[in-house]
Amino acid sequence: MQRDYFNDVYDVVRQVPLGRVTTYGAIARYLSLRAGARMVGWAMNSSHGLDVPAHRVVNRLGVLSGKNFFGHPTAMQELLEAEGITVNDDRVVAFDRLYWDPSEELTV
DNA sequence: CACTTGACTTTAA
DNA sequence: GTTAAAGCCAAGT
Repeated sequence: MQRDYFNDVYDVVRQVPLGRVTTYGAIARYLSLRAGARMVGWAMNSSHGLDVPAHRVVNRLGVLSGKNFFGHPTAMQELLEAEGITVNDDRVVAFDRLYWDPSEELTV
């Protein structure tokens, strides 16, 4: 079995509570990915068609870095707003409040 | 087969 | 405080 950490990433993202968001670095750190956060984003690129709420994953600044990859630039924002998350200027409002850390909620 | 790019993050100047 | 460079690994060209 190859390092299917893509699958691990998907699993973690799926466990993100509705109305919450997480960061690539948090996932990467939770999975101990030495690759860093980039591979998480790359994994998301392959998550198209899966039940992976990639719209809940943003960069550490709370910016919708991947909105451009959702087919439509506003799709990601629409999805977040549909979950009760306020998005302004492509950034998650109160990101610190909505930030969800897997290592905190999933327990170490 | 080698180089470039990439949905990132952190440290340094 | 803002801007620049380095670091990580994989996939595409």
